[in-house]
Amino acid sequence: MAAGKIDLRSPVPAYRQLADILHAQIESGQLEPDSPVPSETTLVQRYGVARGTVRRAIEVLRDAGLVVTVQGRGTYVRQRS
Amino acid sequence: MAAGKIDLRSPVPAYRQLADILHAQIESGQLEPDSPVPSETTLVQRYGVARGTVRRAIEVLRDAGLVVTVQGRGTYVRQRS
DNA sequence: GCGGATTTGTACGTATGTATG
DNA sequence: GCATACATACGTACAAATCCG
Repeated sequence: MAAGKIDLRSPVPAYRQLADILHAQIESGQLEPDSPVPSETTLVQRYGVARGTVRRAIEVLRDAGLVVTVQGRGTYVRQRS
Repeated sequence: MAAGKIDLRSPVPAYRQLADILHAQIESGQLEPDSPVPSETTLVQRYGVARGTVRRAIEVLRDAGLVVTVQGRGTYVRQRS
């Protein structure tokens, strides 16, 4: 899985790689329902990508219905249906 | 409607205003099905906003199923169902 | 098939605004 | 008021796909 590292030279876009990583963490329960996803700033530092890239990744998860974002608060893992 | 102008001081985001403008043009038939939406560069010049803003606006239309985008080709108005 | 022009895709960085706590 | 976190908007650079001569 190479979980945790992002390769900018990969044909898979960085935001996709990050979305996959977070997706896997949600699936595995490492990120629990109702708990917050790390803040954008934290993810920027942790994965060494720009904030825009982090936002794109989270957007993917949001579109997939996996997380919910609230301005000023954070992004949270959605309850499983 | 003030169709055609974008006000950066409005509480309505610029990308939303542009999406609404293009949406209206599609609805009115000014932009016909299967015909191309003006290129990002053209929209940048025409409305005086950044390319990122133009892309955000088109993304809204794409998510709404109003247009289809192909890399290297352009964005096209979808056939009405 | 090649090369250039055009157009969309990705990624970076920066600044400022808005909402929450 | 202040700190934190997300939202919007700008600009820049380069990659990838398409088109056309």
